[in-house]
Amino acid sequence: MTPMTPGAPAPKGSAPKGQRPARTTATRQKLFDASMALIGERGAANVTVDEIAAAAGVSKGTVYYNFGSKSELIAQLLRHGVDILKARLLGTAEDGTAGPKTTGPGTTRDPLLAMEAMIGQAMDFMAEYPSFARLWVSENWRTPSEWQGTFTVLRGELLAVIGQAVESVAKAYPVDESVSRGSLETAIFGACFVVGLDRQTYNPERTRDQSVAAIMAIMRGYVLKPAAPQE
Amino acid sequence: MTPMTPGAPAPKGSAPKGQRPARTTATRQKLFDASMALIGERGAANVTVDEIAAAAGVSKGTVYYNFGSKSELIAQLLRHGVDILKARLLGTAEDGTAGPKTTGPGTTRDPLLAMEAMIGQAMDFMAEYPSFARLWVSENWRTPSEWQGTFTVLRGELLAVIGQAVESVAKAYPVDESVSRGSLETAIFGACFVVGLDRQTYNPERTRDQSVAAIMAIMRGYVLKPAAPQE
DNA sequence: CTATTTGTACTGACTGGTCAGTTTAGCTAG
DNA sequence: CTAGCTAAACTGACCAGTCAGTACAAATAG
Repeated sequence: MTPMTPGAPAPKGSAPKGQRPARTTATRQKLFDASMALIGERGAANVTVDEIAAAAGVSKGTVYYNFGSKSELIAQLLRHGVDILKARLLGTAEDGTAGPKTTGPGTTRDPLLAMEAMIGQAMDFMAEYPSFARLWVSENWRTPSEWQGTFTVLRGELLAVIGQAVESVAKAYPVDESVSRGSLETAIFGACFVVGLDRQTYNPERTRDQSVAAIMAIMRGYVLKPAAPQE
Repeated sequence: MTPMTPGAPAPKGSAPKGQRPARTTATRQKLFDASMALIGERGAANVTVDEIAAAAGVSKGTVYYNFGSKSELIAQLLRHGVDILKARLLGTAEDGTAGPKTTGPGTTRDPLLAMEAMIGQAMDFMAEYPSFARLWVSENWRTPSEWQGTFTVLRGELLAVIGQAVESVAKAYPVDESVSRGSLETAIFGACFVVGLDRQTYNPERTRDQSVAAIMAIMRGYVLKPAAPQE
């Protein structure tokens, strides 16, 4: 479901004309789904290519035909997941809501509400693709990693989206300038992953909104006078 | 350095009389140091027991003599690290400061300052033992993991320490009761790891205090009227 | 004070299994 | 027709765990 296939249509020698990957797209999606589930559960190093192929219902050769190596499969899996996450985050940025708690028809565009909607989207993503979140936290921060470059790029893309939202807040409200913008974005970024994963793993009884509220505390602490918190 | 050896003095059949683990303690410490470094860098699954033994300057058999299995070595490594971290966090809780930014001789015991000191200690720990932090985020959240039980226990111990500090703040200040205590603790806990690791991996130019300030934004957002933020 | 025993800590070669990646010949959907 | 895929066997490196044996210190015996 939700086929996306980012930027690499042809596996090896690319056909110069238009894209004809009719079967290929389906095969890749199946491989993404299967490897996402397995790798998220047991870790990249503890899952074999044979298992992934079996779970996807294709043969081992197909994996190597499409991706060339286990390492490359995982790299593209990371890109794939980030594309989905980015699309969701940006989707909310367009109208500031997209959540179930719309404040009203005319009250959109408030940066703090947009921020809240975005974090809500992040929580939903973590709930829907917990395996991706686990893969991310497992392999990000590994210093000489095979996916070092991949992570640097993808992390930058995601932080840019968050940075945009923080920027909007900083323009609309007086904020605590003594807090470094970068550290703040990192804290929010990390908190989304960790709170989302913790909810999934240790505290399934926690609601989505509780998690969002906890992360939003960061923003309320960043903004100087939060205009009397709905008391 | 800093020998600790938590709770298991004798490996198999314990000598009933006095403890003579003179060599053993040193060996275990060497194995902890070596495996911490290697596993933190490349991940538990990508490090071999032979490598660990070689790095520690002992033979492979010694690893199995002392720990019985690779899995058990890692479990004890996790306990070891958490003991160190807990000791640091609790050390600050006793007098509320212990950081380089003591406010004065009589002004200690303010819960928010204590919180800040504690987060500072956490940042120092992440900087000193980045490999432990990496191991933690890599293997925590793995659903059917070999160390599931270990993580549940250790996570509980650490969250209890944070919970204590949050509790003190909630007693001394008016706080936003709509934010669930558990989610808040989780967010702080996670933010410490992630911000500390990100600093180590991607942003070494960020200072310790910037990181602390970003995480403290959570607390300032949790407290309702932060008494006019030093403007 | 010597000799023997005992138990602990450690050694390192070896085993049996696992797994990434390759190869090849053939099938099938578009 | 051919790009995409299958099925199965194979290679070669790699690695967790084992085990028979060594080193040495303290206890016990002669």
